[in-house]
This record gives sequence, structure tokens and C-alpha cells, in this order.
Amino acid sequence: MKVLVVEDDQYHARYLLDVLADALPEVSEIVHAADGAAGEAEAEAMCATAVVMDLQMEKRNGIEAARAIWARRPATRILFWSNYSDEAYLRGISRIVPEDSAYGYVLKTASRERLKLALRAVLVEGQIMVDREIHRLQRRTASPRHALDDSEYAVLVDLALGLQDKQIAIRQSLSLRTVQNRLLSLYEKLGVEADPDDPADVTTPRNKRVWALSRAFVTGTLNVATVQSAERDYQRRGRTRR
Amino acid sequence: MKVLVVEDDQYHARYLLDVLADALPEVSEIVHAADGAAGEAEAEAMCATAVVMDLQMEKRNGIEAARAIWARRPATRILFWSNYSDEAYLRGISRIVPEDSAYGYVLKTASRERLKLALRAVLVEGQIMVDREIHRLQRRTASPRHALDDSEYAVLVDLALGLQDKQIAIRQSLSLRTVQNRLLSLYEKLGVEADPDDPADVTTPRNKRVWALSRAFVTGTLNVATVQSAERDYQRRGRTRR
DNA sequence: AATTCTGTTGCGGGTTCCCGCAACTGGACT
DNA sequence: AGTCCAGTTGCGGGAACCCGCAACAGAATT
Repeated sequence: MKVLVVEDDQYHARYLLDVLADALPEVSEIVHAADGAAGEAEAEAMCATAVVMDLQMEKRNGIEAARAIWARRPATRILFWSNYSDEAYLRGISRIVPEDSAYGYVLKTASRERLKLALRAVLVEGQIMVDREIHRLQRRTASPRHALDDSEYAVLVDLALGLQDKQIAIRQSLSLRTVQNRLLSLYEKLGVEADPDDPADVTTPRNKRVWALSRAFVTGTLNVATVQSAERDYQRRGRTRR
Repeated sequence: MKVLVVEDDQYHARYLLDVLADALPEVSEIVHAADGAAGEAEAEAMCATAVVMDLQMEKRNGIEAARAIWARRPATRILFWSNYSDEAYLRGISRIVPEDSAYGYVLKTASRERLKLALRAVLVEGQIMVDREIHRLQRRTASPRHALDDSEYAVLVDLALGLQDKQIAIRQSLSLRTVQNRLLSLYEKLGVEADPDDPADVTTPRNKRVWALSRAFVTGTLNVATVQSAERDYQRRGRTRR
């Protein structure tokens, strides 16, 4: 069995290689790639069936790399290993994971034992394994209170690009007023609303649009990697076409 | 000599303690704190004269912790050790470093040798030492092209809070129109401007306000920690007073 | 079939935003 | 003094934004 490790932090990579050798004696070959692009190329070159993938990397983040790998070989087993229990990352992953393929998500704060367990469960046994911490986040995301449904999320991303309501409406094939309704529920769910007890908030209310974006970043609903991807996507799709 | 290490990533902390013991044999006591708040308390308790500080930590970030420590003991020598060459962090640091106190900034990507060198230079010799990578950023920040002048930065932070022009004007003691001028230069420096070749950008231009905020996050001019601090500050100052 | 609910859409108005134009200030250089 | 220049401020208008109100459709419930 051949395992590919994609991780740009040298200390984490060393630790990971160590645990990997320890936990999975049946591994015949371990390759280490130091960024997403290299990981993609290496996965193709070595025909990796199992990958351990960091999410936050300089050149090309783990989600984009995983999507590319899965596009070629949907059966590849990928264990994501990350610092952050970031909603934006989670949303990104659940969006790209193919049907019937094994994957996992372990936080870097997990113990060595739990990491070993996850490595075996996902890479060898082909199970799905998600860190309990993450799973809690997934619950919360699915709960009605602060949940962002997919269409709301799409509007949020367009908002982050700075698009105005009309353009969002066109891109999402909705009417202007509907987009504005989505924005209203976004504001509510992100906790963007004037405090009735604060006179300043009432007389000159805050700009909800930027406030919402700000809160989306702070709460981890949105992150920089997501926005960058969206921007690239917009440059390609939104402008050359149409 | 007593050294305090404030670092919440266990692997990095272990590595750091190892290098520290190796590089500085004259150290009599090494204490490790796992987050900013604990670091602050520990610095006070052990009368630390030298600190190695991570920037990005869960509970309380390194900048706030450093400010608290320096407020009590301005002579404390602090070496910041961080993953990111983030403009927002750099700006935060240069804002709080006292006159005549030693500090340093080393990236986690630096070699073991360079880290040892920095440890000795800052903690023992009391020099100022900034990673070349960071220094380049500082240059760029100081260069006229993309530089954000302090007052512009203040306006950017207020914008991130969602304040409208009028309120920013009040907080900064400026006229409305001047704030708008600051915003104009912000837009320019953050690269927020319609592309004349793109018909979509011309007919329905993007919302500059949110676009600028978005770019500020992507370029690292602003980060989540900064916005959170600003929000706390606003809740306290902007509303109870006035 | 009647009804409630949820999501979508149009309309209209009050507000903020973006920014061109013009005037004024204070400092720097000739 | 004269002149230039960068920074600040007022004015005004067109566009976008926020959102209450109301109508309508389809799905679910009774």
C-alpha cells in the first residue's frame, strides 16, 4: 500500500510520517509532498490509493488538491488533518467528497492514539471517520438556528466578491427581491442586527453588508481560501462567459 | 535566566523547548504556557524576563498577551514565533512594542539554526531581530504604493465593524467627506477598482465597501483577531461612553 | 376542498453610498 | 511674495441598499 502525505509544515510532516510508520506497518511506500500542487502531481505519478492531506497550505489548499485527486480517482482514500474546525473548510469538503469514497477529518489537537486509529480506519479499512469536534460543528450547521442553507451560502460568497444584488440575482437565477430576502436571513443568522438598547445602533445603524461579511470571517463561516477560490472562479466564469 | 514559552500547538512547543535547551544552556528555568491568558498569568507569577510567544492562539492571541506583559514589565524581551507573515500582526506588534525593549519576529519556516540565533540575539543579548521575510513586508508596508497610512488603517478597522461613514467621522474626529476620501484611497491601495475592459464591471460595478473588506482579509492587511479586538473595543468604548 | 405555511416576487420609499466639482487651508520650494 | 501641492471640507446627485407591505404559487396538513 502506498501512502501520500501532503503537508507543508515540516514539524507536523515529520510527526505524521513517524506515526504513519508506527501505525501502519503494511505500508510499502510513503511519499511526502510539501504543497497542494505537488501533492496533486505526486498522487498521479505514484498512483496513491491513500492520502493524508493538510488543509491550510500556502500554494494550493487541501480542498482544491483533494478535488483534483478525486476527479481522477474517486476511490482514493483521503484523511484530512487540520488545525481548524472551520465551517468553511467543512462545507468545502462535504461539497466535493464523491459517493462511496472513504475519507476522514482529524484535528491536529487529537492524541497520537486517535490519529493512529483514524489512519487505520480510513486508509486501510476504508471507513468514514470524522472527529467528534468537527461532527459537533456539522450538527450545529445542520441545526435550524444558525444554519446557512446552501443557497444562502452561495449568496454570501457572491456578497464577499462585492457583487451587487442585481448581479447576484443573475448569477443565482433569482429575482432581485429574493436575493434581498436571502441577505436578510443571512444577517439574522450571522447575528447582524442593531441592538435596540444601544442608541448609537438605532440612530445610525451599521452597514449590514460589511458587518455580515466581517462576522462571516470571524465565525469561520467564510475563510480566505474560500474567497480566493470564488474570486478565481468569478474571473473565469462570470466575465468571459455571459 | 527564566524563559517562558507561550505556544498552544503541542508539536511546535516540544520542538521549541528542545531548541531552547540546546541553544541557551544558561537558562535556569523554562515554563510552558498553552495559551495567551495562561502565558500572561505565568509571566507575572514567575517574573519572566524572556518570552517566546506564538501569535495565533485559541483563547487569547499573542499580541494581546504581549501587550499585557509589556504593560507590567516593559523590559521583558519577547520573541514572536509565528506561521504567518501577516501584515495585520506586524502592524499590531509595531504598535505595542515599548521604547527600548528587545523583541524579535521569527517565522516557523525558519531553520533550526536561525531560530537558535534569534533566541540568543533577542533573549540573551537583548537585540532587535526581525526575520528577513517579515522585514520585506515592512518595507512594502512603508512603500508608498500599497502602504496603508495609520489613519487609513483606522478607517479600515471601523469599516470592518460595519460602521457607516458618519460614525467613522465622529470616532476619528474628521468630516464626513474626509472619511470618504480615506475610503477612496483605501479602495485604490487594496486593488479595488472596476476593470475598464470588463463590461460587467462597468455597467454594474461591484460594491466597493465589501470588496475592500474582502481584499483586506485576503491580503492579510486585516485578520480575524484584529477585528475581534476592535469589536470588543467598540462594545466598550463606543457605546458605554458617549 | 379548505387551509396553513414557506418561499418567491413586485412596488415604493427612506437612507446610505460613491464620487465629481469646487473651495479653502497650511506647508514647501523658487 | 508667489506658486505649487497635498490634505480637508461642503454640496449635490445618481445609484445601490434596506426593508415593510402585499400578492401569489406550490406543498403539506386537516
